[in-house]
Formats: sequence, structure tokens, C-alpha cells
Amino acid sequence: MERRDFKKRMELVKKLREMGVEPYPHSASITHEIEEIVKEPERYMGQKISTAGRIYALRFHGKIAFATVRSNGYQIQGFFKYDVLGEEKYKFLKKFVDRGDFLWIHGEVTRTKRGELSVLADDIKLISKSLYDLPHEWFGIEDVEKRYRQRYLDLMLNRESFEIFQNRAKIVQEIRKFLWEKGFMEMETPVLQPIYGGANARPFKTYVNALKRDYYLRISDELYLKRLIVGGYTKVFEISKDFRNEDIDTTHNPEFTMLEAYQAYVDYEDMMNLTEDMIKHVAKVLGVEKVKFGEYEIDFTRPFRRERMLDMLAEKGITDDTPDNEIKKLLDKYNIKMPRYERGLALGKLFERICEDELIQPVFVIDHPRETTPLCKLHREDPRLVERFELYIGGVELANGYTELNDPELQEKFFREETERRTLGDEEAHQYDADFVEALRWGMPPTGGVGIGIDRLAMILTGKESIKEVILFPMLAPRD
RNA sequence: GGGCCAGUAGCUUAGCCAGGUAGAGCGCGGGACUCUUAAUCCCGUGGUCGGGGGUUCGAAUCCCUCCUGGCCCGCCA
Repeated sequence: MERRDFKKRMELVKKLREMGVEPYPHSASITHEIEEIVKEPERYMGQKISTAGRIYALRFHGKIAFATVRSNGYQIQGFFKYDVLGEEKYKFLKKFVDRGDFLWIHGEVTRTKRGELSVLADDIKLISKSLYDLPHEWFGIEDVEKRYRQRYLDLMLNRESFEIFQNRAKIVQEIRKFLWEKGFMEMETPVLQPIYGGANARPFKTYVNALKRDYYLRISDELYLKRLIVGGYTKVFEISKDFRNEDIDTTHNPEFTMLEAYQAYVDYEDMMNLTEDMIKHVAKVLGVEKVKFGEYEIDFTRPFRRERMLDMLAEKGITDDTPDNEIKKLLDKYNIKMPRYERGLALGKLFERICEDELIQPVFVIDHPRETTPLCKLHREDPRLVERFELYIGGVELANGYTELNDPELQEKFFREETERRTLGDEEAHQYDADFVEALRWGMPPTGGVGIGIDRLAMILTGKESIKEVILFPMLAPRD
């Protein structure tokens, strides 16, 4: 479809070139970013400076004009007077400059009669021509699809979106700082893996030409990071994109960002403390120790509760005394299908279905049934359980951690069980990773580990209930 | 996979239930204006109503279907 605005602007570009004016010059040397002036206006008052930004509004009043110019989220007013700018440049502004264009402005920092911080321009230069009409900021763009597909428009026009992604960047930055200060090293492990592991999920498959082999995009970093603990590091972490070939909804995107951290000589209690301290620290730095999430207010100032999964199930009437046939009835009731009934797995599923939504304030659910994961050390007091924790906030699972299994014999056994589950039709069962078992045979110290969903953490800390609001370019069906 | 809702001008949208020439604000073009900031005032411009098919003398409106998105459920850490 031919757009009128595009056609018109292209004609302007043509005219500009005929006049010998390049609408896309290579650079625009500025003395200050708008941000610097806005942050210390009195320091620059009366000084001549040059700056640049995108024009968001342009108001002509005969021989005087005002522009709202914005850059990196900060804005200042361009103030144009016929007699200061000169006839030629004033006419150029009126005829060739549109909202949406990037403009370079040279002039004196001043305030208008109404007190608006402005640059009284004595020179201007068009530094990039926009070929479309910029949607008006007052109305913004609300169409969700447009906001996701053309995120740059969302960022340009919706300040809230602009700030969400700044905050997400700060969250990641603060996590890195926090872990570095605790002595953790940031490591990089393979994205392309011959055997995927570390989580229950279906993977994306790819093909490596050089090896003539199928490979998988990682679903987690766990098994590689633990090899690093075997290798001798005591504190390692990785912030990575992981990939899971499953549905896309409010809390799932096929590629997502995961933080995993492993520490030698500690157990899951220590990892819970680390997780809690880290999240509280980030919430504090962002100034969101109390944040509105849906209809609730999440409070990060209080200690995170710790509840045993079996206790929480008991509150719902499911106890050790509940016979298997009762459990099976409940599975039917909640429409949970299992290829083969295993009590521990069933309890885990029932927990998710019955209890998860109620976990609004931060709570660590601990001590899961053994069958829920093959990578976790058995509970020191009850071998039917493992030393595992999951952190829930706002009804969303945010983190998952263990006292890591380091007994190679048990690891082998648990992998075999997973293989069995796979043959029974569980597509998400773990693959048998013989190389990882071999690593454990060389000896891995007692280790605690945790994985934290960064996108979900960003959701909670920014108060957004959809993961698409905190992922710049969430996965959408391609447009033809 | 199932249910509900939405898609109309560059942007925000009214009109749809009860079929009868598609309307507004902003933007855009022209004009007035030397302190505005959603500037204002005057004149003008702009839409094959998400795609396809059907019913009808006549469809943005009713029916079918497809596409895209959102929310909920199912599935899935």
C-alpha cells in the first residue's frame, strides 16, 4: 500500500538533494546530550551548546516556533526565532523539517517566559529525515500487535515501555554486580548441545553441517556449569538465552533469559539465602520494594516464607495417608495425564494445579518428591524427597534450585529412570547424559545451584503480567 | 487444542445489537500569528471498513471461512 506520508517525504528528500542538502549526513557533532543539560540546567544556562534529538512536536507561531526534541528519553525544547535563526534557516525549518526527524541544534540554553528549558537556536541542521508521519504522542500507539512487531514505535511513543526496558537492563546489570561482589565468575557454556539437559522440556533441533549431526539448542545450562564445578571453580554463573519448544503464553516465550548460579560447598539453604538476598537487592536498587502486580502488592521487605511442599498439600487434604486411588481420582478431576502413575510425580503435578496460583507473596516451596527431578540430591532426612526449592512470586514460578546431586551412581540410576519415562511417552523426560555422569565420577564437591527466570523476574519487578511486555521482541507468528 | 474479545484514515477511534451514500479528533496541505507546549483560529485533504466467500435490490453491519493479536482454559516448570 502506498503511503501518502511516505510519498510526500520522499519528494522532500529529493528536493533537499537537489538543493545540495544531504538528509542523512554521516555525523552530527554535539557538545552535550539533552540528558546532560536537563539534569543540570543552571550549570548550562546562558551557554552556547549544540545537541540533537528526534522532534516529537513542532509548533509554529508566525515568526517564532517551538519544538519538543527528545533523545535517550530526555527532552528539551527547541526555541526558534526568525531574527535569531535567520530567514533562510527559519524557512528551511518550516518547509523541510517534520515531526519525527532528527535535528541538530546549536544555540543558547535559556528559559522561555513560561519557564520551559529551551535551546534558542542560532543554527540547525537536519541530521536524519523520517519518511513517515510520527504518530502523535498524546494518543500513542496502543495496538498490541503493532507495539510488539514494531517495538521501536512502542519505545518512541510509550514512555512506560521505554522505561521498562531500561529497568530490565538495570536488573541484569545489578544481578551481575551482586554476583561478582560475592565472588562468582560469569562463564559461557554451549548454546548448541548434542544432548540437552537440566530441565523437563522439549528442545529445538538443529543440524551441524561440519559434524553431520543433529544438535539441540540448550534448554538449560545446568549440566555444563556443574562440569565447571568439577573442574575446580567454586562460584560460577551464566546469564543465557535458553530455548524451549513449547507454547507461547503470558509466562512463556520460546527463547528466554535464564540466570544459573552454582556454588561449591553449600546446599540449597544457602542458595535460597543467595536468591532472596539478590532479589531483594535488585528490588531495592530499582526502588520497587513494594510493587503492584495485578490486584496484589508484592512486598520485598519481609523475609521470604519457606514452606514444605508436603505441608502445603496437607493443607489441601493431601497427606501421606491419602491412598493412591484417591490421588488418581484427583488427577482425573484436574485433568492431569501421566503416561505412568508415580506417586511423587503426581503430588508435584497436583501441587502445581492446586497451590501455585495462591503463592502471591514471595515463598520458597521446598522438599519436593524425589521423582520430580533427576538432578537433585536426596533429602538428608527423608529419601522420598529431594533438597529442592522453587521460588514463587505473584503466582509465577521464578526460581528453582537444589542441593546438587553429586553421587554418580545415583545420577546414573535417575537418568535411566528418565529414559524409561521417555520410552513411555514423556517427551519432556531428561536425556541420558553419559558424559555428565563421567564428570561426576571424577568427583564434584557438595554444591548448591539455582536457576532464575530473568524475564519473569523483570515481569514482577516492573509489575507487568505478560512476559511479552518485558521481552523487546517476543516471538510472534511471522507476517506475510 | 478449546472458549471469549478485537482488527474501520498515518495515529486514537464512532458507527455493527435493530443492513440504506463511512463520521470525528489528531496528523497532513494552504493561510493568520514573535513565548508555545495536546498551541489556537480559518480553509482544505485523507478510508477497496484484516483477507476470501455467501445472504440481500443493497453489507463495516447478518452468515461461513481464513489470517493476525489479546485474555482465559488445557498443555508445559
